[in-house]
Parts: sequence; C-alpha cells; structure tokens
Amino acid sequence: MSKQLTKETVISLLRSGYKVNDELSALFKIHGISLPQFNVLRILRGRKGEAANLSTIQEQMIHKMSNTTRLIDKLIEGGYVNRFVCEKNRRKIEIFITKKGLELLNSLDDKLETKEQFLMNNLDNKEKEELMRLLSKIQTSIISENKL
Amino acid sequence: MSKQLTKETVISLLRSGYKVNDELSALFKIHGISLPQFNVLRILRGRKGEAANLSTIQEQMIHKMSNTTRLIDKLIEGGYVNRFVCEKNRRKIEIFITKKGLELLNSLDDKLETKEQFLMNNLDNKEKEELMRLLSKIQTSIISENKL
DNA sequence: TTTATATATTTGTACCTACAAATGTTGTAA
DNA sequence: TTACAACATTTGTAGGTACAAATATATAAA
Repeated sequence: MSKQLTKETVISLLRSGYKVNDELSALFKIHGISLPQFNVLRILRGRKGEAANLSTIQEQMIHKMSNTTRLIDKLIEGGYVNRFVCEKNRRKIEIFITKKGLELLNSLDDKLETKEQFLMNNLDNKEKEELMRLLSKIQTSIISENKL
Repeated sequence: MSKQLTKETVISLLRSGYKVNDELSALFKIHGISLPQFNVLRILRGRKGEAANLSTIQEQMIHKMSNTTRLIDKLIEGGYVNRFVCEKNRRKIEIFITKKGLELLNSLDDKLETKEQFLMNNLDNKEKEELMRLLSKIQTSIISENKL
C-alpha cells in the first residue's frame, strides 16, 4: 500500500512520455509534419498499396484521436496521401499514401532510428524488454476498465 | 543492435504515456480543469503559502509548456489562484492558490489516488521501483543532450 | 545619466484537438 | 417500399498549445 510510490511512478511515466513525444515531434516538425501525421503515414506504408479507411487508421494509431479527418486533410494538402470514396460502401473512404509520402517516410527512417537509439541509449536490450513488459502490464489494466 | 526492439520500446512508452495522460485528463475534466492546470495547482499547494512566480512554476511542471500565462489566466477565471505584481521586482509576478483552489485539490486527492492505484494495479512495488529506475535512465539521456 | 543588454511575462497568431451535432449512406423490419 | 436504426465520416465550435514578437522592468556599461 505505498501510495507515494504509485504516485511517483505515474508522474515518472507521464514525464518520460512527454519527453519522448516532444523529442520526436521536434524531429518531425523540421520536415513539416506532426508526430500523429507521421504515425498515419507509417500505417499507410505498412499496408503496401492496400487502401485504409478512417476507422482502421484510428484503431492503429499510437494515440487515438477524435479528429482524424482533419489530420488526413493536412496530409492531402501536403500531397502525402490521396482520399477516395469507397465504391463498395460509399460511407467509407479509401486512403492511400502517395509517392511523395513514401519518399518523405524513407527520408525520415534513418533520422528517426538515430533519435530512437539516442532516447534508449542508456538501456541495454534486457532492460528494454523489461520496460516493455512493465508498460504492457499497465496498458492491459487500462484497457480492461474501458471494456466494462 | 536490435533496432526493432528499440523502436517497439519507444512506441510502447508513448502509448502508455498517452493512456495515462488521457485517463487523468478525463478525471480532471469532470471537475472543470485540465491536467496541466491541476499540476500547477498542486505545485502552488506545495509551496504552503509562499508565492511562486511564472518561471518557477514552469520549471516544476510535469510537462513544461510555452504558454503558462494563459493557463494561469484560466485558473484566475475559475477563482483558483490569485496573481499580483511582485513589488521587489516588478518584472515578476506572485501567484497564490486560493481557498477555493485548495478545496478543489482536497476534493480531488482521493479520486486521483484511486485512479493512480488503478493504473498501477498490475504492478507490485518492486516492479514500480524497477519501472521508475528504467524511466529515469531514459530521462537522463534526454536531458544530457539538451544541455549540450 | 544615458544607452544598451538581460530578464520576466504577455500578446498575436496560427495550428491542433476534443466533443457534439450534422450529413450522407447502408441495412433492416414492418 | 417505406420508415427507422446503425454506421462512417465530416463539420461547427470552442478551447488548448507553440512560437515568435512585443512589452515592461531591472541591471550594467559608458
């Protein structure tokens, strides 16, 4: 029953999360996109040419957000993705990453990797695995509540 | 050299951070404030009547932000804090938590604690300490870069 | 004392995000 | 077929946040 330890752990997790978020955001910002936008582009790349609709993308996002429409709008403005109405089900949309989008991602891969390595520099592989194990424990407890 | 493990660890940390952030934000929102606003109120309570100026508050915030002025404005609107010009140094301001602010915090203490316990429910104390140790390793690496 | 520099905070602006209501489309029951 | 509910996305609106420029005050140098 160490409430203080619990409190400190929560704060520590928040602080680290914000830090990592800010570091990555700063990197992406240089290249004209936000972290959530990058996340969506990477999801689309992962689909290897297959279309994705809005709800599919939202489910896969690291940080689910309520307004993915306007995030996609920005990506369209930048020429990184295309959006079409799905002809099988006209309620849905089909989103594709463009050549320009793929090129942006490719140009970012190395820089992101460098940043990631830097962020996790003080952890050896065993520690990374242990960290992921502990974090996944937290996530399952949160998810289980929201399913009630 | 396991780049994939590093990548997954970063994503896992981001995801957990966002989740915890969202859970706490939802709790505070019910009571009309945001997580950063709560954070500032708690910093002020911790000063036990001593004034705090803007830069002091910013340094102590869990997530440092560029626009603390308007965050304080909102707290003043709500009647949770007062702001005065510092007479010793008129560039500075002195911020105090009000009775109403203290009452809000007190009414939130239990609910926050419950939420924290819930979030960390799947971790025993040893695991919490281990998690904090790993997270602090990440933070020191980030800080050391920014000091260059 | 005047000028310049540093410090502390505020303001203008533009963007991002949440939430709820609205729109358009499809499926289903009478 | 019509009416109604469910689904997928978009839009209106209001609030949050970042960044840079502006303001105001204090310190230091000439």
